[in-house]
Amino acid sequence: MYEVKNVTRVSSNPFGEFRNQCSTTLRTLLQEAFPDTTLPALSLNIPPNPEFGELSSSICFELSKLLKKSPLDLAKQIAAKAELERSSFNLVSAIKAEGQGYVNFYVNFAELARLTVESAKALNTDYGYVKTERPQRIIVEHTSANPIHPIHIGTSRNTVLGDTLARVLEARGHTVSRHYYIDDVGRQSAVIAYGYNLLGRPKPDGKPDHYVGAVYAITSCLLEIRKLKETIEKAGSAFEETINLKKNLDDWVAVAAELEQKFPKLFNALLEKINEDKNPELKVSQLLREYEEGRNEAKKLIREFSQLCLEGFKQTFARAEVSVDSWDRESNFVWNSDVSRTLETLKKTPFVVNENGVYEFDAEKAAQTLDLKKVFDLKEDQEIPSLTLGRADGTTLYTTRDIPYSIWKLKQADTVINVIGMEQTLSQLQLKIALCALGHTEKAKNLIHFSYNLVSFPGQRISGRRGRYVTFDEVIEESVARAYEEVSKRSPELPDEVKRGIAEAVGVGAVKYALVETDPQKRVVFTWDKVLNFETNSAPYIQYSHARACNILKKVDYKPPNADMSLLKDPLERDLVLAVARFPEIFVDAADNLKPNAIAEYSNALADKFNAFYASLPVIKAETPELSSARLMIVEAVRITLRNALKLIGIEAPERM
RNA sequence: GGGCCCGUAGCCUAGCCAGGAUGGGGCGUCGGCCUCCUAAGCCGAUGGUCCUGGGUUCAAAUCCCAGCGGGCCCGCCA
Repeated sequence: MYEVKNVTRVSSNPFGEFRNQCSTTLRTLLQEAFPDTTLPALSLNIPPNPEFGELSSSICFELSKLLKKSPLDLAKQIAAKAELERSSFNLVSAIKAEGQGYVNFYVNFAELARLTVESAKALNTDYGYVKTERPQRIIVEHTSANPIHPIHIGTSRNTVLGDTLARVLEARGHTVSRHYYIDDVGRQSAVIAYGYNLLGRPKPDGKPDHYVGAVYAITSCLLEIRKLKETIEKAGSAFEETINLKKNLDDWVAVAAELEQKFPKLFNALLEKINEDKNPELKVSQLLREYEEGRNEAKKLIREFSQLCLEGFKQTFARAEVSVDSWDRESNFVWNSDVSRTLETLKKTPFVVNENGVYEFDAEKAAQTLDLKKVFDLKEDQEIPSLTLGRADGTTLYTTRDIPYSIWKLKQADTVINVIGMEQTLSQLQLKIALCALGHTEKAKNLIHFSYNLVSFPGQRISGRRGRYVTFDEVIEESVARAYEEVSKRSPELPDEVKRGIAEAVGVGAVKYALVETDPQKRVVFTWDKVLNFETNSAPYIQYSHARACNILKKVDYKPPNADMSLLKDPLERDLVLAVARFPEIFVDAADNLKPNAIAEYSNALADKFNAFYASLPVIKAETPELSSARLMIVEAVRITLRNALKLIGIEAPERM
């Protein structure tokens, strides 16, 4: 990574160089001072205040127990020897014992600044993207929304998280393949195929996935009402459970009213057709069975509409600049008998029992027998619910189909990351245990469920079945429209085409940023305010900072000067350069620990520091030409870093706004 | 009933995995800053029982235990 006693001109990780120099120095000093002591692990932290230097060690607090001396005395003992060691490291300017016993390392700022700006300049589009020493083949499966309604704002969190993860891992040097699992086999597909067929398989008006979503919600709602009415009739009025059923029915009737208002023509057409049908439920199960069997009629029908929906998804992805390398059809795994073979093999294990004609996978027994609770970090006394493997009519179930699909993915990759909502935590666990039961324990360890929390609305829950959702498309549309207004206000002189281009980048960026900025484990409550935030802590804010940097460089027709970085004295300059220098460390942490939000957090913090710098220190009209040159170097490094950071979230950095 | 996740100012949020010095931001509110590189900006003020109670530790927002509150899951749905 770096060479001791040599001055590196370019580093993929400038702050990391400093960190290495500090820890090497510290280790040497400790070994010299306490040759007989086994040293605890060293870690260097960023102190709370620049007064205490740029890195700090609290090792003396631990040593004080072993050596029976006060931490401060130990720290002083170390610092006293420091002067000798330090001279061989160009980035360390001072080592001091401070506070109650901290050893603080002060950076040679001019050297670090020079290394940082030159590295950013030299590595340019690659600055910050520190390559891993152990590159892997990684599959990131994300979105995988059922092709039955448009991608709504809830699912879009999955899309943005998955896409960011893929970008980050790729930048880290892994070979990443983005997969989309098309769940076209389930009951939901049969429901909509049924409705679509009743309508005479029309060409959709408008965006195809939006049309499919309407047909699905209406069909599903009408079937639900029909089923509930029949159940209530059969149960008679005497039973208490009819109270719940009636409540449920009322709920669906309300949904029907909503849907009728939104799609009057479609609603009434479907209502009429479904009423003519003696037994819609039977038709739906028939369709489902025939599709799994691979009958031509059913195949043609279901593939036709699901393809329609996917075309809509592809349009959305194109606009959001999300790419997919492999579209995997679930039905293929049924038709090529992978699913049935897997099921047969699983049945031969001692963990599958037949209960009332259906096969159950006893995940608890498997986990105990194979000693898997430690492997998957579960409590020993935690009982894992069993998994039903198939329907009584012989058709398959989702998690069962996911087993051969997972094996297929794991064959092609060292690590498979499934971006799936946290509500599927249990089934993802059952899936992994099933893989182990099939003898794929090592593979199963490479399967990561990257879970994230739901997006909710202040009032009601998002529901595809009820047609209650705000689509990703309309959120982007609204955001872009708002950005266009804003650009027109600020830069009216620009040609309309340019304005539209900027608005697109800003509008789409704002939405993506809002979805990725929060810790995936936390719930996001959707509000237009949050998504359309164009101020501090938003993509537009970061983009704006980038545009300002570009503007300065453009004004002076920037050519990289050979600047004297020792002229930089202002704390604002220090903070800014240090932030740029730390980007590679932030990136590595985000990549290796799968923390997409860390990139968003960092981008905003860097923009903050740049804006503070921008507001109080003139660059072009700095006090001297030499200082101006040095500041220009910083501006260029910031421009590169902001652009590279945004790129990881899939957000464009326009040169003007 | 059991399991998983979350709980940090009026609201949103970082830090928690790998414990360290006065807990960072943002929104809001109040007050300032455009003859000077884009005010989508900057500066200042305001606001905190880090859910509660124990424990471990020289040191706890961070680790452990027990509660409380909210969400999700435990389906022949996905």
